[in-house]
Amino acid sequence: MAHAAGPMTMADLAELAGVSKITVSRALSENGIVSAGTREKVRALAAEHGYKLNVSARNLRLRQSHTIAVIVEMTPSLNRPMSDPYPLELLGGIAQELATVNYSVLLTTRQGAFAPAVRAADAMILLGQGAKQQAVHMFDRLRLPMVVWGAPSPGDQHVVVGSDNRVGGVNVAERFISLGRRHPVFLGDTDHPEMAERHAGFADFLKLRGIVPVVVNHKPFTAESGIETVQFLIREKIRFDAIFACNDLLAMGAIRALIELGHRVPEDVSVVGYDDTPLGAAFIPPLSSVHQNWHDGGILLARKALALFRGEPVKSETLPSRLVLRAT
Amino acid sequence: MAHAAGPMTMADLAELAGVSKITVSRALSENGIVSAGTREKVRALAAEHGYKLNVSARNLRLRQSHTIAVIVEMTPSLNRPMSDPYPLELLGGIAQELATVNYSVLLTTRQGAFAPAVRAADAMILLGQGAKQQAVHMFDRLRLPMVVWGAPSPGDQHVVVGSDNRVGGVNVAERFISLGRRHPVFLGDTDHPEMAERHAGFADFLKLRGIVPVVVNHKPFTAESGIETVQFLIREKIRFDAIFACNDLLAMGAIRALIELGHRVPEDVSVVGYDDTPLGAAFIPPLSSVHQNWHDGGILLARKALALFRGEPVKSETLPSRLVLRAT
DNA sequence: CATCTAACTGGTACCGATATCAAGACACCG
DNA sequence: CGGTGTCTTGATATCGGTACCAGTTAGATG
Repeated sequence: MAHAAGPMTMADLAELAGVSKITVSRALSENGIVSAGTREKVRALAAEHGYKLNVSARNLRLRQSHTIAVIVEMTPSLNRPMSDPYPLELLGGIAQELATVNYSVLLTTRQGAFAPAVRAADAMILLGQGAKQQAVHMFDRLRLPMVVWGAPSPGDQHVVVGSDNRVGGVNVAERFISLGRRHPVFLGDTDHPEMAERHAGFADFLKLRGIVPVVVNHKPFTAESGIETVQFLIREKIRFDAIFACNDLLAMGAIRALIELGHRVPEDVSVVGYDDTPLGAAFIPPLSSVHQNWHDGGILLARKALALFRGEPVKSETLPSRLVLRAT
Repeated sequence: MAHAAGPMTMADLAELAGVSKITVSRALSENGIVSAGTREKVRALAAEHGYKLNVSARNLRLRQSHTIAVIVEMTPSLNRPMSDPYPLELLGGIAQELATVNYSVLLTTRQGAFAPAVRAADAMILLGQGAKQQAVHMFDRLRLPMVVWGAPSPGDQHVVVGSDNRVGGVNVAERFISLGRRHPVFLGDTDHPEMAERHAGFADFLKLRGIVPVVVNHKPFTAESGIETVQFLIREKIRFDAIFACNDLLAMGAIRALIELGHRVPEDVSVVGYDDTPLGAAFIPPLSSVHQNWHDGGILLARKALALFRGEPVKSETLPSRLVLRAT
């Protein structure tokens, strides 16, 4: 290059190719109208000299960021232990989908969500709506198109993508009924929208058989809570022969407590978890659990975020989930 | 504003405040030299009208992106099951640290790492170096300052942050010796840099007692592999009384197989895992495991990436890890 | 051969911020 | 009262792309 100050620009490349920089721009862009010859020449030169497009300049000119902000809670908290695999799988789907359309993923926490870079995003994706949706409304003032992972509810202003928690609950209820269980327990937190759906499906199906499940709302969603719940049920002499736990950790804790207190799983008590974690599968006994397809969920989140930004009509959507039967 | 086309710019704000736009820039920036009066006036006006800085324009002018790219493998693979909690905790530390200095986290997969936005980053962080470091060298041609999570090795061109895998291995060896074990097994993959370190610490300490551990290299790092390993050891009539597994999943699989084959844990065989996952703690019996502090690791990764970008001298660093004793 | 159409290319102006340099205002000094 | 220094502000150019509109060329058509 003639003036090798800093990295190569389109102007440098244009000079090398003997064309104007707008022609370079067109040659490098996907849908620019240039003759095949110039396009190849410019592209070859660009590759040879390691030309990098200046993203800031393009975004400034185009008045868009080509970025989707993803807000995740990454600090371990009482309600969401770090072991949760779902954010990472969702992120994987999101990143994969956005990469194919040359979009970037800007990752941030709830605290960092008001930084200038986030405000400049084309849209945002919120992973985990949290109880009672306070979290969701926090971000309303960002004035960005928003897609949320979780369970939809009637008054939602935003688009929601999630797996079918209701059917998940129904499936577990069916399973318990088919095993002849008459005294099921629901273990989770009905304030949490997704778990509320699971409970609704579970309770509705049982109601058809004239059964009303015992509901134990217990946070955090850890093994300890599972243990304490079983201890509580037995101490209070509450009769039960099946437990539907809202995640695998709760389920494993419950099983552990049952076995230590001399009960057999699944002979005396059936237990089903949620999320189908590899660790549940490795548990003794191997845990039955409801599987969610997070990767596809991520893809869907990304597509809907883009569609919202483009002003296309977008509806909330629910992905199928399925009960994976193992020993319990 | 006089000309309300699109979002408000510094020029609009300047007009409102009756000053020039450069004065607005200075009033809004942290270290701009402006009189206290103008600063407050401009800031109040900016807040009132919801002014957003145009990040692209600033980055273009400043010739930097204020962005750190983080490359993570998010697709579940044979070698790294999705249940791994570490990427998310590391990300949490990174995001938290970068947010405090107004930097953004650009998340990408290995496949998406050559997108323009990534190339424009000020530095990059690679989570998980993978076996034999092919992965690391893939990214050399991005010509970005790079910090890698993993284990350092002599010829490294890049900065490495990781926990002290060697001491982790030593701690497990000490534990086995103190329990009187004489026939320990190492289960993992010595091609993997971090696991190689664990093995080195483990084997070195045992050597002082004249013991050479059996090494079983078995991928993927899942419960199934743990099961198969135990079946293999017993089938081949290899004598063993302790297993050091390189993650909790392997350890749990091994324990499961041992119990099913009629062995007692920990009476007949001691087992220690790695990563100290909540699920290991919830396992029956509760699993002993080596704990790593990922959150602090993330903070350190971020700081070193920034320091590299600024041209400051940066050295690789190792964080302490510790053995958490439970039932096994 | 003149005219027309289509395909390609370029000059210029911008996107919205900040660095540079210079100038105005004011206080203080001898 | 002129000179010197400090503090604050502004005019202008610039970062590296792309849109707009005009201009050029080649091939097709009457």
